Amino acid sequence: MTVRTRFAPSPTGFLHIGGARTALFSWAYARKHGGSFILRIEDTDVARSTPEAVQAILDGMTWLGLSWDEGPFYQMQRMDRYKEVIQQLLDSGDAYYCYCSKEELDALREQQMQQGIKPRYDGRWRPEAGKVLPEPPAGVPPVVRFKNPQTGAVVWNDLVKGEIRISNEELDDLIIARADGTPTYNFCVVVDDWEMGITQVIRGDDHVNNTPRQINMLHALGAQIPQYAHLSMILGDDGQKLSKRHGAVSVMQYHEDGYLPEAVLNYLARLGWSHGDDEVFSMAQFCAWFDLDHITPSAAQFNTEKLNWLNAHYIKQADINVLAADIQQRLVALGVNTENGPDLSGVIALYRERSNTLNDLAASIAYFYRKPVIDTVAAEKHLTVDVLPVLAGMAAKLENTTWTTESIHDVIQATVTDNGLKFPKIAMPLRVMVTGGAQSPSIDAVMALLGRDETLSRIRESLMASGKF
RNA sequence: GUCCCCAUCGUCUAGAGGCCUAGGACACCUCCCUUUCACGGAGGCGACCGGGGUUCGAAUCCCCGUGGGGACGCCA
Repeated sequence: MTVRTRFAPSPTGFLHIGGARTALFSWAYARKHGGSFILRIEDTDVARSTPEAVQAILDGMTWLGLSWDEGPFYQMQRMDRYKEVIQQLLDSGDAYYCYCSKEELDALREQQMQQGIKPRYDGRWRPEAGKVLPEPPAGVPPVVRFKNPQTGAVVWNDLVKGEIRISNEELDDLIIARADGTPTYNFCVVVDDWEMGITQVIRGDDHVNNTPRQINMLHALGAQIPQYAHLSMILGDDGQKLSKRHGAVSVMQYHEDGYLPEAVLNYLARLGWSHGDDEVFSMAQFCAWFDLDHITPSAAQFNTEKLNWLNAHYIKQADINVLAADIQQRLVALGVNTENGPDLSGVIALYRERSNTLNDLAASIAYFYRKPVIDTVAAEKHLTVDVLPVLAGMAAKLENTTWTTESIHDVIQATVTDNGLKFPKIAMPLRVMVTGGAQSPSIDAVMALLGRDETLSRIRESLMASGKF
């Protein structure tokens, strides 16, 4: 049978890291087996779903490159079909009307909690052979409940957690249509997974408890039962659960923060799944390797430092032109104009091995395009009165030097030798004057890229500011 | 409370009864490289939740604890 997987987010917020991993695994499984990956938007909660959230999810998927083969399907556009199936269940006796008010239900739930038993619907409107149902109250629009089996158990072999068995006695008759006639989540999922021919349902393990209900409904509809794979959750960096108000961030935030999609993808792939000792691999490799057998059943804690390491790796590997285009935009965002400065690709080549994120990279090269703010601590340490005259002399020599890394290096070396100094004694003050700080790539290479005029202008400005010249 | 799930270095993980003196990666520490900081290279520190079984042999299988998490909506 052809593999068909789906990602089915509800558009009540952005695509966060947990959702992204679920989508990634679902996508990879379909790719691995030459199947189809379907995107379905579960927007039946009209009150909380927004078009902005739909767009945010689409944006996140697109940025990560998780392309879908079918969809996006919107459940709100399938209302007619859901209502048909509800009617079908009503007709077959697998569903029934329930006239309980929310207040009644709340009271029941509270009472059961107090008694220490699992809160569930007591079946007061459930039709039973020989049972006399109450008279439907006038003017109360009923909900529709699914008539769940009361005996036996639902058992399935979860592809990540193994066999799970839940007794039907634990389940109650869930509402499949609200009083206003709109179908609820558990029901729509069933109809869609069935009619879209989903073969493997890969989703978060907060759905484990919904699975037996869904299987029972699938049975009532005579549908084939898909396989289920329940992924454990991802915890925040601090080990705490991710939630709207704590730690959950949009995948697009990673984009903004300067992470490459390759890095995020590679990181997510290794969070809860493994292929021996392999750590760094492409998505093509991942799709070829991916399987459900090597997914960890336990929750995983997000680790930004490891993501940083991977991101640094992918920055080193990235196509320089792609990098330049991206960095260009980030510099603009920093208010830096690159038009009159050195070639961006050359500067990036010098800095790509020293940055964890694209934002770090952009920020650290800004001084090539605008005067740096001189770090006072570094200046105090390195711009000492004894070397300033030496630097002034060297600046004059630089005036007529061929402007290449090698020639510049030779001039610095000559200055060092002539004055009986150590190389850093000259390189460090130069670094502070030219870059503003005490850390940079080889100072000769930096100067070569910066250009003679700008370099000398910065050196002279520093000398003047020292008040000695 | 009831049901369900989970448990290897700080973190992500390898591990399918002997290959385990428990491997790799991130982080951390040391050294090397060096023109500073990084990068890179070489080392180091560091874990099988506890207790019972089963077995010649258990990180691995079973049971019980303990600890964590999830679910119990006219949310998804």
